[in-house]
Amino acid sequence: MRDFLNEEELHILNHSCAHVMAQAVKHLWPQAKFWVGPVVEEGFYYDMDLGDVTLNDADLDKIEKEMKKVCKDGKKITRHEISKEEALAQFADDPYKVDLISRMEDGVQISMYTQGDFTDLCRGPHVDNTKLCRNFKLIKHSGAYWKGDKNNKVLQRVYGVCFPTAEELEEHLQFLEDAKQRDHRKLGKELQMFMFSDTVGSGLPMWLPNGFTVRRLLSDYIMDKELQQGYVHVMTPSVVSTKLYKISGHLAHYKDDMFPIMERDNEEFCLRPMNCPEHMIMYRSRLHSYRDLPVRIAEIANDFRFEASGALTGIERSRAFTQNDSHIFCRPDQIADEIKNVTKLILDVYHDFGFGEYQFRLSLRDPENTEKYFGNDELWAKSEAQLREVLKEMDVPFYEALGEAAFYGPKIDVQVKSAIGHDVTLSTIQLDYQLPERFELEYVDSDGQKKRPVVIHRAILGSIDRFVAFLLEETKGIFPTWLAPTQVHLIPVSIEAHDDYAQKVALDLRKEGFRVHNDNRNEKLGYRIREAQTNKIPYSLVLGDKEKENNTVTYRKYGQKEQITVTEDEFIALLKEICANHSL
RNA sequence: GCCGACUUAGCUCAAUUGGCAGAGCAACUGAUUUGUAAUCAGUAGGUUGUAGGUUCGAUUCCUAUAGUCGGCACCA
Repeated sequence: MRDFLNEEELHILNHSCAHVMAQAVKHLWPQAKFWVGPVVEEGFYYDMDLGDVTLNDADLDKIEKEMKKVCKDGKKITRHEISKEEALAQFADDPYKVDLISRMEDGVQISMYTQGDFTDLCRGPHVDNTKLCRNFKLIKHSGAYWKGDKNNKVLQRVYGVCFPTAEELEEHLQFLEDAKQRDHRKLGKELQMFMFSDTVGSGLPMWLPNGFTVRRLLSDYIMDKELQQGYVHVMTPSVVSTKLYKISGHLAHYKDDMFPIMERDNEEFCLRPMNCPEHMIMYRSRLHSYRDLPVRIAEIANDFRFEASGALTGIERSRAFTQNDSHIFCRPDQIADEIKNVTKLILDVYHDFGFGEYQFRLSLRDPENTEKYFGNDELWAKSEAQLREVLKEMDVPFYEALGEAAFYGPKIDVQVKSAIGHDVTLSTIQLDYQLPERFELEYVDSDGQKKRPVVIHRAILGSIDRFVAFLLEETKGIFPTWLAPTQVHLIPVSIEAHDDYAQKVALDLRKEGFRVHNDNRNEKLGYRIREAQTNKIPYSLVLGDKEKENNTVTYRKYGQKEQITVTEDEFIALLKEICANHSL
């Protein structure tokens, strides 16, 4: 994937191409008014007000044709400057331009770019001739709220890409096509991991045997890691009284994102959108000494959030999901160490899975919009500084993002990019002074005084569902042996002569805990090998006369042509070693 | 939720202008008994997402609705 933002030549070219598109749109729809046309990670876009016109797919072709004409025309792109007053006068009948111009400093010169019959206000720079923009492709279109506010008018947004050469354009389009092949929804269906049904409901995944196996293994994997770090595991109900969320404050804040409230016998219940409050109640159920802290309560927890219909994305974003959640109750002096330990655990897990492309994000409060957050300014400043400090101390590269905090506190999020380009949070660490306050949590300190603990919320795999989605896309469905739903595909050469031996081998492998399929269908060997390959099963074992006689197996590792014959015991030892190390 | 598109057999996809809804794979039956990516033959499979409408006639045109997809907004 090319870096449209930071490759300077590409950036300028794409921005110039946005203007070519605007010119073409102006030709086709003279009433068009233009908002902004920036370069973004995936190329360029332009937001446009076309009056009553909403664009459809066919319109993209029309625009492309007109753009070709503009490029072929090869008009020079020229720059001139006018004063703010002149600009306001010139664009008096364009509310979008007036909005932009009036927010500029008084007295500045405003640059204008002209190409043929089209002039637009723009900071630039641009290439000097429209001809240079000819290797472009319009990728997609959509409605987009003006200034990103859903109360504003919906503008028409068209996305495109532009390259110096036709070859680079072709290469990029191929990359986009390949990414679609890795989409977890496609792979999940092909590999029979999970399914959805209209009858069950939108955004409510059902895990098929293959997918469930992976979930179970991931849960065990992470719980084992947590046990090593002193966590304890619990289980709490998915339906709770709304009293709980009134105390936590979630009901006031996030009712719209919860399933509708249920009422019976004058009591209200809800499907929990999270399990923090239950862990608070659990902590509060007994007295804690400062010596007991930190208390680390973890749960593989089913949660339910009524995600907007347009937000649903397979198991990456669904309405019923499972968090690998934990709440660490600690003394203020333990915060740094605990956050460090969690960060280490995240790095450790990512290392096991071979993830390389991720970014730590320090998610801060939006200083312009503080009323949506709980707590006072001082506390926010303190906790934001604490997280920043730990990241710096650990020498973990990170970037800061305003407005990404939870309403109860700042976060460290680990961001990854999905195959189709979604920026998603995989792991999260959140510092919370609010819930301990609201639930009146306490511990008895060394001086005999009752004090308030701090809570660290954290999820390593995030949601197991989303983790599987990411894993599918990262591995293209080729899971490491320890995680593969079926690890060994047995193929007796002749059913009549070798199935008994295959059944014995299957039994032996299963006794050792391996997941084995004995493919004793009446099909040609090649057919069954192909099946093992298309199902991405790590080991294909062929068993014939030779193997039966010597008590050996001939295996072929997925993706390799090489065939290796070893004794059955040797093969079992090999599998054991690979799985024990979580080898990739 | 908003803007746009899509929805045909279990899966992947065809069907000219509104004129008898097809193919490959999978399934099933039979033959074949196999040494590393598809053995051959046959059978069955459909209220074209759902509900209305226009028409002599609708997979095709219109309306509503559900789901999916691409963005936008949202993401505790």
